[in-house]
Parts: sequence; C-alpha cells; structure tokens
Amino acid sequence: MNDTKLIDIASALGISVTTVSKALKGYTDISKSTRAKVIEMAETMNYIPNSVAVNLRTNETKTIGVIIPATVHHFFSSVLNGILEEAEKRGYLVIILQSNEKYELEKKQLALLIQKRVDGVLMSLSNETDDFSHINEAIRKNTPVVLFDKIAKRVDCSKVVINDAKAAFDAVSYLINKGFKKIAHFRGSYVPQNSIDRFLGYKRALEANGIEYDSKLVYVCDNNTDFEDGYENAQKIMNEHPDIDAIFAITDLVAIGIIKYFNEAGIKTPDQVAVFGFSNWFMSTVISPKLTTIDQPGFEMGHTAVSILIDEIADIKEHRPVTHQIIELPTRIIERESTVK
Amino acid sequence: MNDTKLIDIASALGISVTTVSKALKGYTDISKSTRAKVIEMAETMNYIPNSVAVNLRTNETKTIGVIIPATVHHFFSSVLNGILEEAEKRGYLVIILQSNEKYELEKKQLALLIQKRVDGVLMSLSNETDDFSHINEAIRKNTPVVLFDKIAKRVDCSKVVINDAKAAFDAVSYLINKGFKKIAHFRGSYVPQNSIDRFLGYKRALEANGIEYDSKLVYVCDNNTDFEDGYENAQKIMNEHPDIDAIFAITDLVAIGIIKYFNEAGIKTPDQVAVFGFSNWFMSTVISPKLTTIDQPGFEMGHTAVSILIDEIADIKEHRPVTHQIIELPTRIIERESTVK
DNA sequence: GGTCATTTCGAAAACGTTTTCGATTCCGAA
DNA sequence: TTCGGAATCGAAAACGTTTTCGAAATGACC
Repeated sequence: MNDTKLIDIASALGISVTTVSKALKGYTDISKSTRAKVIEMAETMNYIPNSVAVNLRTNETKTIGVIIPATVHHFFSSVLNGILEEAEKRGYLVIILQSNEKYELEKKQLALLIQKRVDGVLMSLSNETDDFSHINEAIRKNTPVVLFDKIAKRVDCSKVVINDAKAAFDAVSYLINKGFKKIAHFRGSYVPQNSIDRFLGYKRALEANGIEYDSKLVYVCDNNTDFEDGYENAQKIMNEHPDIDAIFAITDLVAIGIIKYFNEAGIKTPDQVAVFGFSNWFMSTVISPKLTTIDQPGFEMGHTAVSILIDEIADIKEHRPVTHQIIELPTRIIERESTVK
Repeated sequence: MNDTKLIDIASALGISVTTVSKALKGYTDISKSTRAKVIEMAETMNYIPNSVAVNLRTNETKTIGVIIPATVHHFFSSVLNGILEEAEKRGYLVIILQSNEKYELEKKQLALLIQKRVDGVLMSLSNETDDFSHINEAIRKNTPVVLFDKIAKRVDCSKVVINDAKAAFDAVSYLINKGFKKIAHFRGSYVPQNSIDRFLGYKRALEANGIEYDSKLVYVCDNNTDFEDGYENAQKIMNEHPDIDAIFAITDLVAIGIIKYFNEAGIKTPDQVAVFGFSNWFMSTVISPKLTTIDQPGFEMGHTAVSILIDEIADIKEHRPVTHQIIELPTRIIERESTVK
C-alpha cells in the first residue's frame, strides 16, 4: 500500500510539490532539466496520480453513467458495446445501472449518478416513465443527458433514435407489396414511445395502401424477457382470426414466440402466415425459418450517443452554448425466410 | 448549478460546518434540536453530498470495476445482471470494461481501475492472458480482486467458477449412457482454463467408460462471436469421420453452428448425430431441435462474485485478515431434444 | 456558589491534487 | 555596475468533506 504521491517525489528530489505537479503536466515554466528529473523519479517510484483528488480539484470525473431499462440481453448489449468502445476511445469510464423498467428506480439511479458526479449520463427510458422532471433537473444542474432508443419527445436534450414509425411503415408496406392482405400486429405496451411509433407505422402503412385498419388485429405483448407472450398471443389470434396471413411483431423475441407456436401447431410460415420481426437480434438467424426483420443499429447507436454526450460535456466545460441534436439512425429490412414463400 | 454544500447550510443556520456534517451523519454529540434544524435545512436546500470529496476524505469510492473478456453477449450478460443486482443491493456502483480477449488491454484496464481508486475488481481473464503479475500487483496494492469463470489457478485470490471438468465429464458420460459410442469434441482454444478443463472432462469420461480417446475426433473452435466455427467444423468432421454419432461442443454457440449445418445437410439430429452444448444460452431453446446443454449459473456467479469481493473490501478496511475462497457453483444437465432419440 | 461531569459545539488538520500569483535567480545589455 | 526582462520555482489557496481534540456551555450536586 505504498502509493507514491506528489509529495514523495518532491521530497525525494528536494523540490516542491508544485514543481513536481507542473513538471508532470508539462507546464512551460519548469526547466527541461528538472522536468526530466521529475519524470524519471516518478517513473522509478511508480507514481500514479490519485484520480479522486484530481476529480475534486478539477471538478470532473471522466466518467459517464448509463441507465438502461432492461436486462443487458439482446439489443441493449449491442448498444452497450458501442458505448463501451467509444467511451474508452475518448478516455471515459462508464458506470452501468439497470432500472428494470421501473420509474422510481430510474429516478433514484439518476440521482445517484449525479451525486457521484459523473460528467454526463446516457439513458434509455423505462416503460413506466411518463414524468420527466428528474431528467430536466439533471440537465438544470449542468449534467448533460442524452437519451437513446426509448426517448421522450418532450424532454429538451439530445437524442439518438431510429425512426420507429418509418421502419414499421416500411415493414408493413413490404408485407403488403408481397401480397399479404390481412396483417396483424403484436404491439408492445402503451407508454413507451417506440411501441407507439411502431404501432402508428403499422396503421399508416395499412391506410396508405387502402387496407382498413382493424383494432381487433392488434394484440399487446408487454413482457419482454421471454417469448411466451408471442407464443400465447399467436395461439389466441389463430383462434380468433384464423384467416390472417401475416403478423408484424414489435420485437424479434415476440416473433420467435409466434414462430415457435406455429412450428408446434403445424402452421406453415410463411405459407399460411408470414412473420416479420424487429431489431435483428442474434437469434433471428437461429430460428427456423429464419426471421425477416428490421436491422436496428445498436452498436452505432451506442457509439453516437457517447460521442454526442462527450461533445456536450466539453461544451459545458468551455462555457460554449450547447445545441441539442436529434440523430436518426437508418434502419433497413433484412429479408429472410419467414416472409418469402 | 447551485449545488448546496455543507458550508451553505452552516451559514444559513449560523453554525459551523463541523456541526452540520456531524448532525447529518448522526453523531451523538449534537443536540436533537440542532440536528433537527440541520436536517430540515438540508432538505429544503436540497443538499446532496459531493461524493468525490467524500471519497477523497474516506479513501473509498463505493465502486467496483469489472473486466470481462468478451462482448456482453450470451453468458456474460447473465453474469453482468447478477453483478449489477448484487452490487446495487450492497450500495456499490459498477464500472464495466471489456478486454476483447487481449492481454495488453486487460492489463491497461486493470491499471486504470486502480488508478480510479475502485474499491475492488472482478475479472474474467482474456484468452491470451498467461502472465498474472498485473493481478498480483493489484492485490499487493490492497485492491482485492476476485476472478470468475475464466480464472487462473495460480493466482492467489478468491475465485468463483463452475467445475468445467466435472460438467464436461457428466455431459459425455450422459451421452455414453444414452448409447452413443463415437463421440467427438469441438473444443475451444488452448489457453483458457475452462477450455482445457472441458476437454479433460471429455477425455476422462471416455476413458472411465472404456472408450479409447482419439485425438482425431477433437476439433478446435476458437471464434466465439458467431456460430460459423461450429458450422464449418461440422462440415469438416462429417467428411473426415462420417461415422460419429455424437458431438460434445464447448459452447451452445458452437453447438448451434453444428445443428445449423446438420439441418441444412439433411443430417438428422439426434438420430444420426446427437449434439450436446454448454452454457444454456437463451437461444438453445430457439433452435430446432432444442439443444441439450449444461446449465451454467451466470446470474448466480455474478451475485456471489460481488458478494465475496465486497466482503473482502470490508475485511481490508477493518484490517481483518482476508481469507480467499474458491466457490464452485453447481451445474446440471438440461436434457432437450438434441440428444434424445 | 463552587465543583465536576456531561453535553454541545467548532477550529483545524487532513485527504492529494491543481493553479494562481508572487518571489527569486539568472543573464545580457547598457 | 546596474537595470530589466526572462526563466524558474514555491507558498498558499482551493476543491468539499470527515474527524480529532479541545473549548465552552450547561446541568447536577453538595
């Protein structure tokens, strides 16, 4: 536990702490000779600056916080990888917290992060969250926040998202163009923005193509930890509406539940009912038939969210005005077996 | 940016910073009346202690670092969830780093964590790591380290693992008892301990059951990001040894690659060749046939690793002697379709 | 009223840096 | 020799807490 500190180097060299500090930080008012001596001594004494002391003095921690709503499975692991990579590249550490889709927890965790003096925070909202004062409060305290994926339009901060409505519109339009006529939608719960947007994209695509929207064909899947929800609703819809010929699912997980049921019940995919997923999760190539889906660029989303956040941190530090950006990452259809006859 | 600090409360109340601090921390030498006043004022002024200053003073950060070798997919996401949950429960924050299976990066990241003064670190070793001096160095500096999953037997610290050799032994014994005779093994690369142990378990199970070990039936799959490796080696082995009747794969990912190939090539699983995986990843129930595998308790592993680490942190702080533990978590066979005719 | 113990408070040091600002030294030019 | 500027260094304050230790005030008791 023999941490060497500035004062150790200083007394070893018979100079002041100030000089040591300045030499190490490249101040120009230190002669080359003493600078060399200091650097060498720091080397041999294996000096490592105490980050906590530096943080206190400089009022920055070079750390960002990340709050994600769900477990680190699936889509969020891609985002996380993007976050970790970009943060490391820019010299920031990242603290991860999971809100488990709970508003209260999310609020508490955000408070904890700003208490810990992180320089900024990245967050994706919980399904429960419909009050955003905690976020505004953080921003007011000069801790920049950037929202990704599950965002709130009403919060004034940077956001990086995909255009869920457009992606869903494209997906359903694709199905219509393929000749499917009675297309159901397995949607998510009612509050998260992306659940709403995907639903709206579905509805608009129908209307744009002269197909009447039928609310009876919309089922709610609000469990996003396993595929049981998709499985059960597939069973249900085949009883209630056996004549559907396609389902647009809000996530690949739901879609896989559907396909699982269809495989077991002897319902042919895509011949009797086609299935379209969302997110391009890893397992969408594992299932048989392979799932047609929307590629959602998680890695890139993490990347750019970090990038924007760190830029804003710098802006605030330099007292520049910060301008919030809304970045919309492109999605694309990945056509596989579950929709091609 | 109107952070209120102790001194603000103190001057608002006309008392000293010391008294405010003590009142807030429940010191008994403060009268109930002033304590009440302080608490109320802190409340109305919305006081939040500056963690950085506290850290500097108390010399602890209530933060632990985690270094994982691979991307947060699959097994590690379970571990991570266990870590996050237990850490939160015990009042610790967690900083995540990925070494991408690189020794140099792992070393650098460990140094970074101790520079940041984390109270302890959890790590799972990279495939490249065969020098452990960086870990010993951390421990010598009083930063406790606990290794999980991919560990090094020679490092003197706590570890939480599964018994890979026994789990593999059980898996292969199971196959033998099921009547399979010519069992191949798709192993991992040569240095990680769990790759070695699973291979040894395979070999011993054969020998224990009077089946001669044949090194020709062992294939190396060292890519753990997708299932191509399993796919290609499955193709290869069916050319070179078409008479095998089972494959024990080092991971579910490899096993899924194998099954993918078999499905495409018209090779019946398990009738012609059975497949046994390892880890019980989520997708092992998605593939068809569903994969028989070993359940590896990732969540619990994260949980207990954190628990041990935090206990050691407390021991060090209280100057108690710390005794290292080696925890071996139980595994079990999950029998599914890929091995039952 | 005096003594002593108890209760209640605050000054100050400490944690390890960074940075301002002034002091000292050095050197060349006049 | 003197002067002025440049080069080099260090004292000290500051970041916001915690905690030791002593001082002051209070209360109890005779």
